[in-house]
Amino acid sequence: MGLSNISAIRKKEIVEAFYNTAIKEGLESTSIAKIAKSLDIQPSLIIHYFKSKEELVTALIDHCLELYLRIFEKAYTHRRNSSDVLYALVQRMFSKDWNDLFDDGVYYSAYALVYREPQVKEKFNKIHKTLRAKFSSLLKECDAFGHINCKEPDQTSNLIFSLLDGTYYFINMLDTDTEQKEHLKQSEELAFKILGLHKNPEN
Amino acid sequence: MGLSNISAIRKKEIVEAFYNTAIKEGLESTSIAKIAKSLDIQPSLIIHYFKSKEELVTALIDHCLELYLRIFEKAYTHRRNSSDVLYALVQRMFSKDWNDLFDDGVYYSAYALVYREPQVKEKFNKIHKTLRAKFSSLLKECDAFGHINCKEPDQTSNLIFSLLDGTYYFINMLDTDTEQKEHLKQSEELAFKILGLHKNPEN
DNA sequence: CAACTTATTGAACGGTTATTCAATAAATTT
DNA sequence: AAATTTATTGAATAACCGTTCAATAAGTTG
Repeated sequence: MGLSNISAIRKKEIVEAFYNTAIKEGLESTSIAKIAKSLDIQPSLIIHYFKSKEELVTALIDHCLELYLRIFEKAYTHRRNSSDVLYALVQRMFSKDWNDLFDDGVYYSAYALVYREPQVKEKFNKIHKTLRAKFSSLLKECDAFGHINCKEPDQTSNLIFSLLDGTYYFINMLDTDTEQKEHLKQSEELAFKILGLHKNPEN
Repeated sequence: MGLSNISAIRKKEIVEAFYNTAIKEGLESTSIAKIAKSLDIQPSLIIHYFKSKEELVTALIDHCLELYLRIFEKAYTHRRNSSDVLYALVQRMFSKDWNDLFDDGVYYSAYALVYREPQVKEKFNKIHKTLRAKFSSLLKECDAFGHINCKEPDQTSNLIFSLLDGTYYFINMLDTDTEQKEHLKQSEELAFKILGLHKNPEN
């Protein structure tokens, strides 16, 4: 394998240190020096692996979005049939611990870059379209099996995701767990209603 | 009035310069020196009005949120009856030019602070609850007049707003106007459906 | 006009930023 | 074992950061 392996490991190490520091101190105020200190290495070593800060930030965004993607993909659980998958998925997406799987602070700082950096915009675009397309496929399958009635799966997918994103956007401003859960419950109900699914767990 | 007037004007001037520079260069990379330069004054003068950068950022967030609030309040137009107000409002909220009234780049950078700074969280919380409460009142009024059937106006208000916020979150990743408008149209349709309003303009 | 308060300037401060570079240590290849 | 490539260090750079302070200009009040 050679050193290219060590190189890859170090790179990942650095990006993860960046991510963890950014969670605590904020994305924009995390400097190369701070990342280096947290790894007990010299700042110049970071520059050796990432030619510039910009490149490092790009790597962080990729890391963030991959985490984001994986969380969704893990939620597509194995079940007897597609409607059970859909049911469990929606239930999970609108659950409180779903929110805790991910640090939204860093994520939204990255998202803000969408408005200034076309490449970041492209990355976010791609990930979100991927997620929505996958969900749409599931809806299509459920419809084909007659489990739900959904003739416009792309549109429905988009609506569910918009509802989801908007709900998390809001509940993170709320103080209490109770309040957050209440809002999630209302949104989940609407989601089930849109899909024409009854909320009586059968798993 | 005295100089307190000039002081207030200068302060506003500085915050607006901050905002405009942040739109172009990003919130976090807008320094006091840059703001000063854009106003053709000395950095120390800014410190004279705002004791620290932190105080300045707080003022910017207040400015941002006030703009945000005002955009909504302007959309509550005078109409013959409350259902016309509601109809026009929803139509406006989900329109393309609604999105252009506001710079979301700076806004989302500020929003990201919600996750680290309790005071910022509190500010966002307050504004959003205010908006949702006002919309809820309108729903209640419409229901009272029998224009719509809405027995849980608070919940309905929250759902419409979540749908709205989530929709804008997503469409700002999209490249074309056509795409954006299509998504807005779908979300608007769902909003009208939730409210039990028919989409046949009568204004 | 004199006394006083505020507005504004401009220089200076120590600290941090990203980045460069030469030197050395370690690992890999020949 | 020698040669070469890569990893890592540590010092140095210039630019910028927020902030302080004394000096001066301008405006307000007595």
